[in-house]
Amino acid sequence: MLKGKIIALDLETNGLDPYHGDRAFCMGLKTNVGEKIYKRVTRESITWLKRMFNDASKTFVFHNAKFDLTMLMMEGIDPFSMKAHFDCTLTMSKVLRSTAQNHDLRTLTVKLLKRDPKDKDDIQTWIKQSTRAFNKEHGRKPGFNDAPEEMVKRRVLWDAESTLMLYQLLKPHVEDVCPHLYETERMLHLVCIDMERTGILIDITKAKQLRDKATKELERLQVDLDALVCPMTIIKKKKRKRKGETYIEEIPEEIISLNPGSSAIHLPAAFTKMGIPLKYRTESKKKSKGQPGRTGGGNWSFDEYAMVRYVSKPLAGVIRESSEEGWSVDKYYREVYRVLKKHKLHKRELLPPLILKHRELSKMISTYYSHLIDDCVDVKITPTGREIGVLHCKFNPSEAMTGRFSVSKPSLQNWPRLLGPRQCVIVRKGRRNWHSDYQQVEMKMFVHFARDKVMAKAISEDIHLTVAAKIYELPKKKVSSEQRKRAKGTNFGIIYGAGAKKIAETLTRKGLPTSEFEGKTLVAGYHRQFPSVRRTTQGLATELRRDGYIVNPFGRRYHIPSSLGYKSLNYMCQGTSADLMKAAMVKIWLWLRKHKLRSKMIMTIHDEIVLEVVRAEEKLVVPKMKELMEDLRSFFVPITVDFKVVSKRWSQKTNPEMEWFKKKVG
DNA sequence: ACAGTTAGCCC
DNA sequence: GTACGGGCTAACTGTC
Repeated sequence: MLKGKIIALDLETNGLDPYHGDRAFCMGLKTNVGEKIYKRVTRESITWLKRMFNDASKTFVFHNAKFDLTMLMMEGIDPFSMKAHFDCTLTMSKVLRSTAQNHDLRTLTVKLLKRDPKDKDDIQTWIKQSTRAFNKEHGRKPGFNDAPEEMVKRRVLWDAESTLMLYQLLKPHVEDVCPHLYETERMLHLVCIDMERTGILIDITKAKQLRDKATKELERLQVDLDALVCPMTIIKKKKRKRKGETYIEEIPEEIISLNPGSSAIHLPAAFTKMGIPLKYRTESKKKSKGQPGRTGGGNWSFDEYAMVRYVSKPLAGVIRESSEEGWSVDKYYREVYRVLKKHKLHKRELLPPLILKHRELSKMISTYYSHLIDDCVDVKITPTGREIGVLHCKFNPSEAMTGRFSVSKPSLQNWPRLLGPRQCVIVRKGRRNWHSDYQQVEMKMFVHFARDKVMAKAISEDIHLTVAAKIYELPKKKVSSEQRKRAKGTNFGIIYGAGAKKIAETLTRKGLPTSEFEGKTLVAGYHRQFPSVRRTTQGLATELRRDGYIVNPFGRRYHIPSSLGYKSLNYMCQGTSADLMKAAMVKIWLWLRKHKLRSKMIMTIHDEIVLEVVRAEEKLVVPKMKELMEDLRSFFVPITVDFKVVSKRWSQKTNPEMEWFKKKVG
């Protein structure tokens, strides 16, 4: 046994995905009394670790506890019943400075500890240098466990030592600044390990059916497109060098099949050939991760908004309606051809709608169906002959700068609400999935910060209608649906820090033409009616100028460069609702464990928590879920949740109609 | 192999 | 005088 009470532990693994076979192969430990141990992962070393994990006087420190604990779980160590305490330096760094771009061990160590990263980097250098030779000999790329052991040992010990040093540096700050927030984030490691382990049940047979159907439809689209534009000449550009001078050579090429995904080469050629003059260009985009500045832009644009402007009105209507209502491909096809015929449109008008549908279908296949089919594990055949499997997504509790969750490999949070993929998520036997979402939670946070009484009253009714009535100075009954939509756009625009111009532009893009002047009118009316909003924004700006950061009610700090001060309000609204939900997740998870219930938390989508509840536990779990989520009395407006229930497929989410639910939850 | 760009889905 | 927020993934494209 190690003598030190504080033990930094790092693992080296042969990959990052424990649910597809990646495993730890060695460990490095460094303690507060100077012990420094390197071990291979073996039965003996795991038993040795297990003993210390059961010692309540010890603290294990990780950099990303979720990862290392998951890997250890795969070796037979139960992270949920360990007696030792654990801490996580990654989490510490994130709660102290959510908005930093990078919290990885190397960056923090170099920046905060000024430590030479050579021992960490050597292994990557080795991999880069030996990839070719290794691949030739073994037929695969080298991983960390193929590197010389001396090198691996130096790296894992460097990691453990750095982790311990970061712990000693950051722990006092965390205790000082936001101990409760840190505790929530710390517990969230266990919640996520558990959610990832549980996974989502997938109907693979269904996914295959939907994929095959989409593939057939894709082929039909391809035939139509090729008949329309091919053969066609495209121009490929290649940089050439001659006599020290570089020049661009344009090589014409005859193609017989259009690639609708090639927006730089094929699409401009196709439009030109069909006699549609190119008109619209892409806008430059903001850089990601809160970086100032813009990037890209200026190329020919073929997104949906451009496409609806390339076709005549009736056809544009078909495109819009289809994407708003989630039409089937058959219906879309029928309508496109019907409208074309009815209005005697030129056949060139087929090009944009066919490309759009092609894009949608190939996205469905490659982003959604193929993962559902390929990434599932524990695949089984049900008695009825269906293939089902489990999908273990990765939950990242603090990947986003604001404190929001993200999900990856694959992401569960961006599945289309109207189209196929959600049909493939099914419920385990004897259970139902209860989705409970915070109603209008970001709006509520906004009202909380603004402390606006009119909005507070309206938030439990129809906030967008109320705001529309105020802006347009009309009785609610006289507000048109377009006015309400514009008010809604303004509400979100204000929270996102938009100006009048951008609000008008966004509304227009969404199919609700709005002039810049009207945008200005909207925003002016908004501030006239709700002066509290400007006060709130200015208050945050003052705080930011004074401290260099702003801090949300849970103690999370946002360091925002003054040039990006307009983001303050959004970070506060988004981040506070994220922290609210995280606190609820931990409370629910702990409660389920304390009462040894079999119901499981399986996912979260920003303002929504999903539990897979055993039927016999429903009357106990569902009301408690509501109670724990709504137990937040310190806000200016009541925080409430709404339930939906799923008994078979995620796509069939309904309002709960059970008597006990109406009586107990209401 | 890698980075930049576009596109499209979610809250 | 100013500005829509936060994510993930895939495909294409040109450069190293």
